[in-house]
Parts: sequence; structure tokens; C-alpha cells
Amino acid sequence: MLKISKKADYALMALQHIASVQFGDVTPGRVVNTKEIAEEYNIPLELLAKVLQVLSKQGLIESHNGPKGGYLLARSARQITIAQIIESIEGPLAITDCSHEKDGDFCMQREHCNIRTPLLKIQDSIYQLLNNMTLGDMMGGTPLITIQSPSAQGVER
Amino acid sequence: MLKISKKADYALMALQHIASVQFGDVTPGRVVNTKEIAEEYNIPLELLAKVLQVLSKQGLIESHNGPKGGYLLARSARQITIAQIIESIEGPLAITDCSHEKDGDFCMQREHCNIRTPLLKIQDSIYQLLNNMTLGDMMGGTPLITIQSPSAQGVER
DNA sequence: TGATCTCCGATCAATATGGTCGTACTAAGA
DNA sequence: TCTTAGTACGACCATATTGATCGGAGATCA
Ligand code: FES
Ligand code: FES
Repeated sequence: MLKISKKADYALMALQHIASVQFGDVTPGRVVNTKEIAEEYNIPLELLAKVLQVLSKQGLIESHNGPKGGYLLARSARQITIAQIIESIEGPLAITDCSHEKDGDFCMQREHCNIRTPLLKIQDSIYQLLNNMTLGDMMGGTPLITIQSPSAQGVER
Repeated sequence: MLKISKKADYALMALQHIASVQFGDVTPGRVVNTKEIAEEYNIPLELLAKVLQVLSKQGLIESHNGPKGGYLLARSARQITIAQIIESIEGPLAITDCSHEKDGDFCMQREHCNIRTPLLKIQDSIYQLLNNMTLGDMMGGTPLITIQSPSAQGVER
């Protein structure tokens, strides 16, 4: 039902946490280790570890080895979008499994499919939505989503 | 990865088909039976049947029994939104599994969860998106989604 | 050198999903 | 009224995805 996976969920929490530590008034620039996050949010340690590994491989965070090691944001919180985070974990956003189909075209219904185009548009809109929101936005009390309410003039209802 | 289930996919195709038959120039008001749709779009017959049953139980389409039976839209194509169709099949839209949590609150991370509010906003936006688009919109060549482009100023990247 | 971290790959269990079958019920038409 | 073409319904299995676990290897610092 259009659900985000738990791993991606954890990724969001973790990044959010790291960001708030780095940006925070106390000990800015401090590295955060896996255990700290896992305990804070009740996330299974090993699973979180794996998630963080992926994130670092994708270049969203930097890892520092050895004792006193841990993770650090690779860039500013305002330059990391929700879309990037989710896609790092779950792969490219695909609302239907034939969204990003190669020319090979293995979708049985493709030939007469009457809903492909509109669905792709929807997918695109969702992507925009996720890509317009950054980690920074999630932290601050700043207005989060600019799409729906007043800006939705032009569209009805 | 934020995917729509195949069943919902089939539901969309089927409704779209029924709508286009009813709205079409030829044989308007004709009932459409399961087999016809299944063959047209290469959908496994029994599965489609089950999907249609659910849709009719949800009141989106009417079923007519017996020979020469089949399905008919219950209301105008413009009054059926994509959100309604998808939710009929997959249940209420929940971007994360603790979205619609009762007060019982079984989510382990709820206590310190730092991403709940923003995620709920995103979910809401997606819902708006799906609920602003009707079957009618999908059929006609009318501009489908009006949300993204202009309103997305303000934030960007 | 040893303790404390991250890194990586393999693996298992639970759940959700896609798909199938068999039977009962209903209405049209011969 | 009997047959037939259709839906209604529920149980069922197979497979894919996801969540979660384990074990060891490599790095860094005291
Ligand atoms: S479902 Fe694959 S192309 Fe429409
Ligand atoms: S994940 Fe359940 S409340 Fe945030």
C-alpha cells in the first residue's frame, strides 16, 4: 500500500539524528556511532549497521573506522533530500514494477496498457515531492511541504 | 519502493476499460464481463475476478449476475478518484506501518521518533495527489496532474 | 598488542503478494 | 423448467520481499 520499507525508515531516523547532533549547539562535529542510534530509537543494532553501511557507500555519510569511530554527514543537511535517502536504500522509485522497464519490455499488459502514462506522471509527482524536502527541512520547525495548501492554487480543491 | 500492488494495477486497468466502454460512442451502457477484460490485457482471469468482486463490494462498480451479466460503473467516471480505487484494494494509504496506529501505539520507536510528523505530511500530500485525479482524467487527453511544476517554486534544488 | 569500532557476505524467518481451485449461487434464454 | 453463462466466495499454495541475525575480517587508536 505504497509503503516505505522499515530500512528506509531507519535510515531517515538515523540521518535525522546525526544531523541534529552535528547541527546542535553541543558538541558540533561529533561523530555518532551505530550503537548510540540503535539504543536511542530501539532499532535492532545489526540491521541499522547494515543500513548505515549502504548510506555511506552511497555517499550520503562518511564512515570513520576504529575506536571513537562513527558516522558523519557527507554534506550539509540542506543538500540531502528525502528522495535521495529513500532511493539509496530501496533503489529507484518505481510506483509499478514496469516503470523503469528496459526496451526489452517484459510487462504482459504493456501492449494494450491504458494506464501507463498517467501512472508515470503520478510517480513523477511523488518524486518531486520527496525531492523537494531535505533533511534540513525535517529538522527545523520550518514549513515542511509547500505543495498542498496555498500553493495549490491553479489546481482545484 | 513505494510500489502499487499488481492487484491495484489490475483494478485501474479494468475500471479504465469499463469506463471507456460506457463512455464510448459504440454500445454505451454495455456491461463488461471479466473474461473480456482479462483477455484484452493478459490478466489472469481468476485474479481479476477477485479484484472486481472487491471493487463491487466497495461500491465502485455494480455487478449483474447470470448470462449476459457483467460489471458497470456505479457512478460517473469523474466521481471516481485514483485514491478510492487503490484504497479499495489495498486498504487505507499508509506510508509507514505506524501511520494509522491506534492509541495502543505499538511502534517501538514512537517515543523518540523524530520523523513521524514530517512523514505524515508527506503521506497526506500523496493522498491529495491521488485524490485529485479521477478516472475521467485518466481517459481523456486532458492535462493530468497540475500539481508539480509551478507550485514547486519556493523550495527547489 | 588488544580493545573497539566499522565493513561485508551469507543466511534465516516472517510476512505479503501473486496466483490457483472448487464450489455455490443467479439470472437469462431455449 | 432445465441448461448454461456468468458472478460470488473462500480456502489454498508458491514465490518474492522484507526484516532480522550471525560470524568473521579489517581498521584505528591507546
Ligand atoms: S502495467 Fe506494465 S505497462 Fe501498464
Ligand atoms: S516510526 Fe513509528 S512513530 Fe516513527
